[in-house]
Amino acid sequence: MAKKTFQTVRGTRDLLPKDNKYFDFIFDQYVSEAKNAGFSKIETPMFEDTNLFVRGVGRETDIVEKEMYTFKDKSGNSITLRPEGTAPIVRAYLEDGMQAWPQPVSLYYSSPMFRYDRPQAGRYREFYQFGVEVIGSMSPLIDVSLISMSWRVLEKIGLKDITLQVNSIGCPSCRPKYRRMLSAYITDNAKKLCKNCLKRSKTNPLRVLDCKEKVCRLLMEDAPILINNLCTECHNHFKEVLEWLDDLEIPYELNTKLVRGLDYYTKTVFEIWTKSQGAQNSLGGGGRYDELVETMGGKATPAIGFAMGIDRIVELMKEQEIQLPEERLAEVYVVQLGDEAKKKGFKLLNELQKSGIRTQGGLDKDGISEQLKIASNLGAVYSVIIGQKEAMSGTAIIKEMSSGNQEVVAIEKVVKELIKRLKD
RNA sequence: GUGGCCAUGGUGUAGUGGUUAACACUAGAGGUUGUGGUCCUCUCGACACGGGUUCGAUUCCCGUUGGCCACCCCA
Repeated sequence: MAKKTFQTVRGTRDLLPKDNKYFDFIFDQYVSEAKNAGFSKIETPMFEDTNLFVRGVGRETDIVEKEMYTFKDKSGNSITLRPEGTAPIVRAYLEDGMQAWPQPVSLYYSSPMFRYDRPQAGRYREFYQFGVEVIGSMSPLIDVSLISMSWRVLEKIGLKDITLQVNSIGCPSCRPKYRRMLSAYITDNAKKLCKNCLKRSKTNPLRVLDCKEKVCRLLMEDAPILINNLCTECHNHFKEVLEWLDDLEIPYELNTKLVRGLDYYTKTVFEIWTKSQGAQNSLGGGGRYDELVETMGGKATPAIGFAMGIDRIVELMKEQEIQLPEERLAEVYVVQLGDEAKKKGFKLLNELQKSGIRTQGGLDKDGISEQLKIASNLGAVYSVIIGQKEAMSGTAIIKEMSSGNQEVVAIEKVVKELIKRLKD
């Protein structure tokens, strides 16, 4: 690094093999859960028409107002790197005729997202989400399944000190009424609010609910509560969700102040928090968006989804020192000594790999000590040693690394023998 | 977007207005041209970038870039 070279741009990073071990592990957990529940995979483009997000996520949201990577392409179209996964999938639902599929349509994705935000630990400009969407059902049971799925995996991974926050934020027939009540309450107490909340009490009073300032929190203790003012439909829906969560013994916390930052949410919303300080505390979240399909130009279609922040889950796993299942880089290592042995060793290496055995070999090394040392470091269970003598007589030595025991076998029987031994 | 802290090999750390810039891990070579995990020896490898102050800057100052923390927001 004598001269100035290049570096990743702010807020992005390389995911090295040691990181990908974690990423893959988490993705695998979620994907297998999703597949078990009948979900199938969708992949949408990394960038879309800017208006898709303006309309879908909401013009007044932080994401749209200040966090989007938006640029004009060479034909002058406004393009945006996707900041979230739901709007594109609803677009695909409509564009690709999924209304004609058996409903509901259950999809999952795992993709990078892009938001222009000030980077911090656990907050990147390119970050990875695993998410699911179920479009075409208004059953509370779907809400419960998704909450359960998002939670279950984190539990299975073994994360500690995480909590599940659940709330309902109503629908267009009850939220406006509540919003007016809340506004009135806030206006009456405007003097006691923090500056920030004073501003947003006009544009989005619901956000005052989850302000972290002490004065606001105190004030909000006595504010009208959203779930006490739901319409009958929303009330019954939420009641059923909570009853099922109890029934399935999913340890949720009813958080009447949970509000999400995207405009499209209705009824059930949830988030998973970590108590560990420092890092960003939300590992993921989701909720219903029963109006979005219609907003995007389709017919009224209820839907729900969630997204998990993989980067943050990885960081929490590392912080809590959760071990990944051991993965051997090689089960077998082929040691060769001399030209003739190298030829035979290379052939054997290929055959072993073809038979589905993880095999490496010291193809560019010469010393036996050196090669066995590498075999050791890789965690190989067996080494196969082929020297001049063995090459001449058509044999090979199979050495069990843990005991050091070794046995001479005819070279053509090595593959079969190792398959047999590795099975035990 | 606002404010604060920080920046030495691949990693984790030491240190200085004039030094061969130190140590551990890792990596490479050897001790051992047919037997690994220990041990020993050697080697590669760094003062983020640009400007200023100074006889002299890795060290002090400013800027840039990047990281971290708080706000904000979320994943």
